[in-house]
Amino acid sequence: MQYDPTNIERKWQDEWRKRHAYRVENDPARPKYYVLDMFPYPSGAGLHVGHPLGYIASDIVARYKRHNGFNVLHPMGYDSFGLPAEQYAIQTGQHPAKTTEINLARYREQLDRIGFSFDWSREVRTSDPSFYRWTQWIFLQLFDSWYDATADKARPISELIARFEQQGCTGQDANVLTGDVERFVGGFSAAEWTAFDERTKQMVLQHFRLAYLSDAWVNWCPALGTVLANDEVKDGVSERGGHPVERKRMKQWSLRITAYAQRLLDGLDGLDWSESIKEAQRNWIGRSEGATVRFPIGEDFIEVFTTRPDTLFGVSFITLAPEHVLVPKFTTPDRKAEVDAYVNSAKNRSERERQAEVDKVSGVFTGSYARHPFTGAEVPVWVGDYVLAGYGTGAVMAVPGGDQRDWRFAKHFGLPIIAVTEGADIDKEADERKDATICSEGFLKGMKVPQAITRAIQELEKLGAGEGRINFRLRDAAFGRQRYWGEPIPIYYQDGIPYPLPERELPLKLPEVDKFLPTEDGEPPLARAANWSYNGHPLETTTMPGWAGSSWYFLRYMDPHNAERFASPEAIQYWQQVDLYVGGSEHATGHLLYFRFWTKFLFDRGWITFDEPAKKLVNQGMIQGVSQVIHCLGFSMISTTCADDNSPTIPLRAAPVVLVPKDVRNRAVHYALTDDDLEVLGTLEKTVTDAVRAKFPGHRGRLFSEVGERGAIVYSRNIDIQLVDGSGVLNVALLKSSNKEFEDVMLWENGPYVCDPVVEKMSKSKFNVVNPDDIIAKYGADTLRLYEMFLGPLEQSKPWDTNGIEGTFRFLRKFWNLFHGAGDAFGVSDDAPTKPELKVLHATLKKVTEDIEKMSFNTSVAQFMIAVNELGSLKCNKRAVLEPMVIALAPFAPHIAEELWEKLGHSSSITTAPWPQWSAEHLVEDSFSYPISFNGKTRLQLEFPIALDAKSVEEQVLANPEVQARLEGKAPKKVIVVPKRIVNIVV
RNA sequence: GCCCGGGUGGUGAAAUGGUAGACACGAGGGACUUAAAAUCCCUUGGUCCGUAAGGGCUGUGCGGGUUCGAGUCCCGCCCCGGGCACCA
Repeated sequence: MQYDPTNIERKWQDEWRKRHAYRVENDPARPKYYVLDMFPYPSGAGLHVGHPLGYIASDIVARYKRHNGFNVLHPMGYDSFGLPAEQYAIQTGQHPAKTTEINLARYREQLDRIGFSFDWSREVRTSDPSFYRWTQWIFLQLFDSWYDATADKARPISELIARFEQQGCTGQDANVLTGDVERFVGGFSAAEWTAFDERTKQMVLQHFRLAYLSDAWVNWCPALGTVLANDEVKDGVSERGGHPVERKRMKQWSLRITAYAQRLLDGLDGLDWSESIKEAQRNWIGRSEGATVRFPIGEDFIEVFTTRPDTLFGVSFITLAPEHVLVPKFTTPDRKAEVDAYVNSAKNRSERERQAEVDKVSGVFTGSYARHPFTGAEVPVWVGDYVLAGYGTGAVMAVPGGDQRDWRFAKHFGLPIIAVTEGADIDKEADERKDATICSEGFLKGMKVPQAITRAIQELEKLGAGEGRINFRLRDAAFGRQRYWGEPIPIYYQDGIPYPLPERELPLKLPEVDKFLPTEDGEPPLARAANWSYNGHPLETTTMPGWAGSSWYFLRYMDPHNAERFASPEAIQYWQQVDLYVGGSEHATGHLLYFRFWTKFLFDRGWITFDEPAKKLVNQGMIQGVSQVIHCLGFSMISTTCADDNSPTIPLRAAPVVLVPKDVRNRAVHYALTDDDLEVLGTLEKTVTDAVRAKFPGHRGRLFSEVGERGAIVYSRNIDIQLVDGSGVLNVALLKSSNKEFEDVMLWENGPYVCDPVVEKMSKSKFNVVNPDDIIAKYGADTLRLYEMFLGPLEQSKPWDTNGIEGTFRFLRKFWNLFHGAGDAFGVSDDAPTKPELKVLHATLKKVTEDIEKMSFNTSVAQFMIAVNELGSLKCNKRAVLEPMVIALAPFAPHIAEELWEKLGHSSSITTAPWPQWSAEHLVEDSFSYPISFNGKTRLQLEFPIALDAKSVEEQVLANPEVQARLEGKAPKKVIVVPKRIVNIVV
């Protein structure tokens, strides 16, 4: 009987569905294991072969853990709110819920065909009101919380109010209570607090809430019409779509993730995550230790942050960010015009312009002078855009002798440069060494940098001019999106003050709107909804960002249908953290950070019992596509200069395109066409002209080509990989019929045209997508699963190459054939297995068991291949060998395993079979062939009984005539015996 | 610039400091077949010697070091991938 994956897989997928084979219940009697995949955003393009890579890996672990007696939670769902569905809705007018529904059905169909063991009864969708009701609820908890830096945890806002009522709030408190300290400098007494009106109270509280509304500098993306979080902006353009992003000051919902900066940093140490992800998060959080220093200026002062207080005696000026609130105040009247002009031009520049002009120095003097806290010297105050408003205090003390950026600014404007360290050549550049000795005059002179830092901070604190401080690069996360397709923020406004919607009003469902666009006066789409209000009070019109739902979804899987809570305490208590989380590393500073943040927050407020979401994280690599590129020579124009004025003007595209090999393309681009090239071109030109005339009979013009020194139009284009065979040869006829641009395409030279392969991200727009459905139709899901795992280490990115898949398919067929006799009938023998057969079996069990634990799946697949080849040559069809082999293969190739398991006479599913244990006794060999090295080189191969200890091996080796012949009677200096490895004789 | 990874045949890749290249693809050769497909077998890092059986040398980005022995450990470079970045 032939191995027929199509029927076997259909049969078992139906069977699993009917039996609810992977449904899981909370079962406190059994140990749990939680394997989670990052749920997909269901895009319109469907799955390509790269998507299931991580899901296959996690499915193998889930199935393996089940065989080992664990109660495994292995769910799947959809991150179904997001920008693409909304963009599509804007273009087509279709409701995003509808397109999402269609995409989702397609995803499900594709996923089902791969044979995953997901418990679909626990499916979640972030866009489902029964889910986002709890996302909104968590938002309300954030709104209802403040961060107590003393207790180092979030607490209910009512406790803060109680505290204000009792003791008010002092300037000291401003540092204790993690709030928006910069904007909340003043304190108040208990009596003052009580006397505040409702509005003032609420305004004060905004400075402490973990979800708060404030005027903030945000990343505004005009093309997308929304605000973006920092991790959604890369190189000054939006991560999605690549649209320019500007800085804009807006009233904006934010989450106070900065309160958790230190804990997010510390928590990394205990996690079994890859070093690169942890490092990315550490960079993103960006902790730096230093000090704040206050420079008095009149009655006021300028506060700066520095990591190098040891260089204080080298300060020669102060620079404020253009957006700094004190700039207008410190600008002297005579400088006002110039400063205003500078500040305005700085504001109007986009982020990208600003980043592009990093090496341009610009700035302006305010006219004011501050006083140095140690020396009392006058320090000029400048404005410069190399200082960022959002970091530290938005002001720096400039030490040109110790900081290259200050140095360049000083050089440019001719400001004094003071040497701060010994051995520095300050005429050339600043000395940024952190092991130098301080040489500037003052009490720090002669000290090493670290020592001087400590001393300087002590001195600052003594004078009350500053204090030690830790700063983080991490910013609060912009949480509102001026978009339709997201969770509505459950807030209403009374007298312009935000109030939480009562819990009983949740979910606050997305309203129907006529269009998914902003209103005419620039309000978000929700403002279009009729009656978007609560008890007559207007509701918030922005929605939550894409990462809201994914920040807590792992908890919902534990108890997905609970209508009373996001998950019951029992379910949370049982399932706890995710044991294994699998997903892409591109979420390092986005999702994975918010995921940890929300978990810590829910822990603080007592809703869950752990403060990290996932113990172990594995990042699968990206499977890249191999694009096929053709190189085209386009003719620049058709001359219409001919006698007949009525001749048609033929557009550029009417001239046929000529496909050229890559080297000709390069020659043409670099203007080095040979005489031969030009000759070919001349002939082509004539042919092309004829072709154009044939097409436009009335036309008598001539093709006008410009090539070589005069500039050819040469370009490359990705073409659909379907048009190319396995060795890269283009099917020209198919190309002609598939694309109008190439309907008249001609070749530079006769013979097959070989495309130029380029490895890049797999994407629909690059025509390099490989659909898993096609692979499954040809080879079956089991082959796909095995092949994806065999391709290489899970964490590595690699290009997809369908050519290699034959090998894994052959393996499965050979495996199948072991169970089927010569007449193709199923038949296994009940005879006792032989020693070599048992050795193959146990070696495989050992390797596969160890490899799954290490998530090294490519090597376990290789082991299976070795085993099946060896068992094949041993003609082994023994039940005692094949049955454990089937179980071991089941996590990788569940369909064929299930089928063979049934044929072996089992009535229950293979998932219930206990994992076969290997035992060392079967791996012991009778003898071992030792390589004998002399001085680590020349080798002899000798056979010795394996049971011998090192000493006896040594004796036998030396007694061996061949060895003695090599030694020529001399005694060896040393003999090294590594049992089962090698014998090395040092002569 | 700073911080993480990584560099092994034609390709994807294996290798607790112990016979480098397992396994697979591709390629070459052979068997079966009228033929093709499918299947099976052999060879396959480079190089040299030998009619052959077989053997020698060399080889894991480059240069050093530790060691009886280094792809693996240490030092110094080069290159590739990723993260952060006028972050004070």
